[in-house]
Amino acid sequence: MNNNNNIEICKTNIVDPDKVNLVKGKLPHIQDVNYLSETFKALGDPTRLQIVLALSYEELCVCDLATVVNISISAISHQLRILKGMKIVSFRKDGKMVYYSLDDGHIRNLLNEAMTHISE
Amino acid sequence: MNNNNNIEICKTNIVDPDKVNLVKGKLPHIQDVNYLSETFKALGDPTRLQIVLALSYEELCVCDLATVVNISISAISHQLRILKGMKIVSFRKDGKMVYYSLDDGHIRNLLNEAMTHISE
DNA sequence: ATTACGTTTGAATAATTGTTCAAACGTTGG
DNA sequence: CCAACGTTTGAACAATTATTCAAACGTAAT
Repeated sequence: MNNNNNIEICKTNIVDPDKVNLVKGKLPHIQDVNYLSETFKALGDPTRLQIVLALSYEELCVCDLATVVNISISAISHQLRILKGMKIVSFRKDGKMVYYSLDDGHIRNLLNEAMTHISE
Repeated sequence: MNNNNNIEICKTNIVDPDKVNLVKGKLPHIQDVNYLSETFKALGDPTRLQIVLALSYEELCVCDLATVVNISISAISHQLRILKGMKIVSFRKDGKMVYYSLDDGHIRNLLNEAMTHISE
């Protein structure tokens, strides 16, 4: 961290203070930035992204998910814990089975937006 | 990696093969998933997200960016390299100065979608 | 109760990551 | 040429990460 002012950082006044202050004022609060970046990070892993994409189509049990994503049950379960913690997925229990599904409509929108990003 | 089939993975046939095949068929190709998750990952760090958000408002030089994000010039430059590599930001040189800006309209859409996610 | 099975968990490991520091690069002006 | 300055780079470090393995948990059936 570094809370020097412009002059100290850049040692000159080439920095445009007006621009800087304008942009600084427009930036979301740091806790919002952190939350947002955590959401992106949750989707920023191929395994988790596949899980979330899969669940955007169908509710699936852990074992089915492992098959779809082609990774071990344990690995899936670990990643599901992260997604659960982020409230991106939710689950329901039915006997021994645990069925996961997409929890958050916003995530679905994000995914859609991202998919159009791909198809170009 | 794990290329066993359903039965071997789950040791039972509780897995619903129809569901699994349906979902597997709907999933994007793995290289698209990887590209997409890399994009999310690029935004999945507070420093980089602040950079990208800042640049979504204004073109900024490295030094201004460092001031806005409140982090060292070197750290900013390292992160800019990643964002450059992902073609998320672009730059123009003007003498000693290097001005960065948002390269990709899709990213702007993603950010907007994400911001609505926050404001609820 | 015992067994079987789907799932979760914790420890361990290798791999990746973000930041700092010092040094370099490229451009500008004397 | 030389010094100044904005920027980039590489090595080093601590911190975080995804996966594996073995063990446990919870439920259902015998």
